[in-house]
Amino acid sequence: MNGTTARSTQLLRQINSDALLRFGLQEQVFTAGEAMAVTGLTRATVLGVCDGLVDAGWLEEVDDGRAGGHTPKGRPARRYQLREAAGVVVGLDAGETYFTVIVADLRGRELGTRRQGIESHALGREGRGASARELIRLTLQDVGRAPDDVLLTVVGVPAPIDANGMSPDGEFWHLMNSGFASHLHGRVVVENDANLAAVAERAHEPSANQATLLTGERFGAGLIVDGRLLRGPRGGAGEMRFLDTLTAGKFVPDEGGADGFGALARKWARSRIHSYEGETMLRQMPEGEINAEDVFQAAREGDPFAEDIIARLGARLARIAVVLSSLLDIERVVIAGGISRAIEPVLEHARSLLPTDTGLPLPELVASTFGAQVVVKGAIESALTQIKAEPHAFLPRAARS
Amino acid sequence: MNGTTARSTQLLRQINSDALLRFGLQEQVFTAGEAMAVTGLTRATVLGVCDGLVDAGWLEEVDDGRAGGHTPKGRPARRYQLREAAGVVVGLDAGETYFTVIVADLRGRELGTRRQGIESHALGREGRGASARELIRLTLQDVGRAPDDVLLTVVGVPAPIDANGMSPDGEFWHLMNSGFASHLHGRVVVENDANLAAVAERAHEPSANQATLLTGERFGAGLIVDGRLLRGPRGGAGEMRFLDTLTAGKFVPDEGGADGFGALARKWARSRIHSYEGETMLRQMPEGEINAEDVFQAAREGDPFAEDIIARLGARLARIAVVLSSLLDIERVVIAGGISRAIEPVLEHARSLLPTDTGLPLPELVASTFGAQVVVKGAIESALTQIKAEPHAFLPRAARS
DNA sequence: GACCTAAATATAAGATCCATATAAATCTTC
DNA sequence: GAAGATTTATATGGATCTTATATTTAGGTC
Repeated sequence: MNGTTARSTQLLRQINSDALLRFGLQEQVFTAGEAMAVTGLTRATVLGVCDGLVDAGWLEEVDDGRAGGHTPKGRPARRYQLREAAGVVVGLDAGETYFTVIVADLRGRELGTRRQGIESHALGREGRGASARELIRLTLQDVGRAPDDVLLTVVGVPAPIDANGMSPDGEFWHLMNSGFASHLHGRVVVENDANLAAVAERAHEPSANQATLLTGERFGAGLIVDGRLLRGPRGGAGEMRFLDTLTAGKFVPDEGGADGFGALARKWARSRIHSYEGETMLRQMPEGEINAEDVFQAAREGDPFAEDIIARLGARLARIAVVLSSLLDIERVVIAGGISRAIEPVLEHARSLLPTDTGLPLPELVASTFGAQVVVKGAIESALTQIKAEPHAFLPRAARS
Repeated sequence: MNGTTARSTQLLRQINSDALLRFGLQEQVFTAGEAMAVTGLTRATVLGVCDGLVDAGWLEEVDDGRAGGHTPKGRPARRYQLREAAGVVVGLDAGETYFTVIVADLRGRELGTRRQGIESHALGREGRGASARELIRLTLQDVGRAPDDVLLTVVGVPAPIDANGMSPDGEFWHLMNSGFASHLHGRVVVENDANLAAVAERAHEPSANQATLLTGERFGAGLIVDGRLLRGPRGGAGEMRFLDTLTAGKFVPDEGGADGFGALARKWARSRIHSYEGETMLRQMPEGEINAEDVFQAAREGDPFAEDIIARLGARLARIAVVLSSLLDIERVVIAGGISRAIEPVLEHARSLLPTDTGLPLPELVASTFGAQVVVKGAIESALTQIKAEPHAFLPRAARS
């Protein structure tokens, strides 16, 4: 009755049903004939399977007269489409200081979104979980959906996540990975935020080998090699601690592997502005109030102190790109996160530092176009991918009770 | 008739047949009852599928009276086993200076092996291809098999290999990847040698996240993350060029990313022995004749000059291990290749250099136990894995013509 | 030799898909 | 507006494969 364990005689039907539903998930509307071409099945079989999917609540027949009538002659084809009411997916970016929710339909169209500041350290795990539940509840309400409509919720957190959704020991990680599965309604998958950013970038530009660096306040990388997201037994794939270990010998205090470019720009600016001997407009503001945006802005205006920081970030990025390109044959490095809108000068400098004498193609360095929404977008994309991977594992909101 | 394109009605039979054959490939002999437990199918179905596999030439019924009679009561079960004559697999390590062949049966048991020195640069591509064919022919002859018995030949070469078996441009790589598919009989798969070494190590110690460094004369790494071998669009995953780029600033001439530990030990010894001021037994031999073995031997005997080289190798290995552990969450680093038998002192020194303050588990550093045979063993393992992945894509030597 | 047991076989039934034939719905043409 | 053309939907029979049940078979035990 539950469909998860199929008897062997019904296996074939399930395979065909999944294939057809997968087709339906990416098409607006489709006819049996189109499905026949894709699946290689007979018309009778396709229609039978579609019947089943309509009964299950996944599909609905669209009888729009001749609205999409692109068949000039012959009996009009029956046309099917994904049932709008079958369900929605929820993406949640559960960052340290902000939560962002998107509710999307099964084709990935955004239905509603909300964003809220979060005092994680004041709220604690419980508070983060409760806030997430409430924010999702409100967003669902905005778009007139019930919690039961949600087929899958994907949550992005700034912590390593293993295959079971768990993080390694560590106070910060324990706080970030707040046990959302028990707080939220229905099926929940927790994933590392940088990994979700990588999923978003892959959906946007389908390269099978690319790295996405999520680098605002914290730093994380989502690695996609041979079309697959790398994880590691403890979810540690994409950590960048090695950067500092390798520059060992000369001890560089401020370079934290966990710091994103935004944090580094701020820290470097604040700690070096005293020892800097030239002119800089940043000296006009109190040292404790210099932020990354100020540094980027000053650099745009030609301030040499700020430009030096940009150059140092570029050098850091170049080192990362060389390692990824060499070790993993990565073709494309995407800088994502809120900072991505201002990152172009850093990219330019990094490109100039890439070694050209290896004879091998250089990795492409680009800025994400998703801005601060990468992680949520990736969460939605990830949810849809999981549903497409095994549709029968998800039950649509019933059509007939 | 060819079985590659199955009609939908026969798909189920094929799925079950493959599952059963996969079971047969890993068991010595099995009864229908055991297969029922594994596949979940009915006895009638299992016996029907087995009939088909016997007809196809994959299995044979073993009627050994009660040789393995561990069923005291009831009618004795029919027992099946893989048909010895169904076929063999061939593994070829096509290195720069040596070829090694193993012919193995479908359970991975070595039937015969041969090894031969190869003057690659004198022979050229054609010569390498012809030598490979001849060496395989002889080994098959040794064990009384015909070329048609070979279901799959896997060739390991010291060059990056992409998903289509091609290498990037480069004279050396073009020479090494000698177009074996056209020279050898039957189905041929070409793979990077370090990747095959990694496959061998995974079969030996099944960790889903380990790196295998093939490091005698040349250097290459086979990376297994989340249980999968990484490749990259140009087969470049596992290249280690980055090591030198990262130590940039101070220019170190002798550290070539392409050099293995053996080559480095030799080069360092020869180039530094003049400037070394202390005593060293290596000075007793002509500078041009010092080899890696001499350095390792001297270090074992406490020679400080040799010990310093060991320490430098250890430091290099430690850096590699840190990067792999941090960036890919690698749990285990295996040093493989002919040099692995002597590498333990290097491992010891490298372990002492691993940072202990990260709070994360350190990667395990171990020496391979396969010695110079890693690559061939991996080739055999890879061939068996591919056959298990889709048995129906391979046709056994016919039982009845 | 009778009895017990577990496996093999035989038979009928259920599920699925395909091939073919037939009916239906729409457009075109006269 | 009716006939023809065209494409799709539906109905029917057949083939394949799996399952369930009943029956037979091959060994051992007493």
